[in-house]
Amino acid sequence: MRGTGRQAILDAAREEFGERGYAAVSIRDIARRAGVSLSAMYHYYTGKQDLLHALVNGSGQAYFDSCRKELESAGDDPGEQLAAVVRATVRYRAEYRLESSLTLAEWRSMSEEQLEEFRGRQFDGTRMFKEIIEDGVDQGVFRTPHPQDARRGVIAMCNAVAQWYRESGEESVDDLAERYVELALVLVEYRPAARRSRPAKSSS
Amino acid sequence: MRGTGRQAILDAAREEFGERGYAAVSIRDIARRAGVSLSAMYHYYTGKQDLLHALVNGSGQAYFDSCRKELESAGDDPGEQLAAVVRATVRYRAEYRLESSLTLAEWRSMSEEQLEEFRGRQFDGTRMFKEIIEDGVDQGVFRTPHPQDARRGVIAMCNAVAQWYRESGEESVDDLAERYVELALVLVEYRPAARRSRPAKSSS
DNA sequence: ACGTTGATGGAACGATCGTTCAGGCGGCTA
DNA sequence: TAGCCGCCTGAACGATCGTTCCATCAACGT
Repeated sequence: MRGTGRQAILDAAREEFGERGYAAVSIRDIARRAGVSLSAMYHYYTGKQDLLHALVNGSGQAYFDSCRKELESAGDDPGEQLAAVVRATVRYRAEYRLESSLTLAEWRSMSEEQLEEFRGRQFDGTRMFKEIIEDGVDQGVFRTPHPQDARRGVIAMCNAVAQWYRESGEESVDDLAERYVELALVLVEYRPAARRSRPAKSSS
Repeated sequence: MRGTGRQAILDAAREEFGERGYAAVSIRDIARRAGVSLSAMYHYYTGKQDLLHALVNGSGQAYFDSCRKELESAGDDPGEQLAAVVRATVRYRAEYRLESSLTLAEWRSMSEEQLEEFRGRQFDGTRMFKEIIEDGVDQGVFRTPHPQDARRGVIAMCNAVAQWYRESGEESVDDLAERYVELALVLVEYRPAARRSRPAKSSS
């Protein structure tokens, strides 16, 4: 019902796939939820895989755009940069939680080309965190002795938001994101750059 | 082939379900991988759901046993206790990674009763972390201002191990677990109780 | 009035799904 | 030798899957 044609079908697919998983959902379920017939679906989309592709890719680009925007307003400090990507990631996982849990849990169902595209994006995503954290460690503002595990931890923490967050909650997404920024900075053992008021110790 | 009858089927089911997901796998796939016929499966298990149940519950109890054992050798200090459950969780996620990713990603496919059982275990699991962390905050040894988010972060971090860990790696599970213990203690901002050997500084 | 086009519905296709059924084989007891 | 039983097989069932095909209907340019 909601919306018309193309959009109603995509909405229905997002909810069905997100709630019950790609393989468990039949396209008849989606058509029924969207309030259209089977053939109407095939008029707009070439098949079941196409629906999955449209969902995953439709929101995927939005994430990187959001990251880039947040990073632009961050300075050179790795702490600010990590805060930026954590903020963008948590916001994305909360606001696109159905697409997120779909992408995170059901990449197995993707076709070859879709999977390649997904792997590429995932690689770009982890590389972003990786470079920022390595910069921070090199500059001595991130003191964690385990940069790789800390990176995995931060990413896992942010991704998990999609699993439990419900928009009905009284708290705003922004507050949530800021708390996760704090946690991420604690995890990498962020110590702001040397203050001028004291002589900096030589490193090791 | 590997093993005989019952065990071969369970091994095949673990690998198929773990790699491709419950709904995407047909019981014919499992029978083929196990090297037995369709009917042989139905001789040992009552159906597809029964296989899922056997996998999830077979390893589920092992986790809590492991937690209890680790906790017994931990003292009263919440830091030691958190270290114990993180150690047990990471070990479990690494050693039973197929069962883990199956349980974490495909609880949607469970039957009503299985789901109830699973929810109960999940609740017990998070409560364990919750109580330890709240104890630590009350006693002042965990300084995190966000106990609830820190708890979610620690759990997400540990659970994510199942997604990337491969046993082929040259590093031991024990080393991995100890690093994650360190990270968890950092995340809750663990500050050990005042030492006797030196006069404690007043905070701030 | 006619033809074209986009959107939609209904029926059906072949394939595959989970499950069941009737029986065969080998070893055990009697 | 006969009978039972744990273990296993091949064939088949009805249901549902993703997909295709064809008819219909409204809108619009000519």
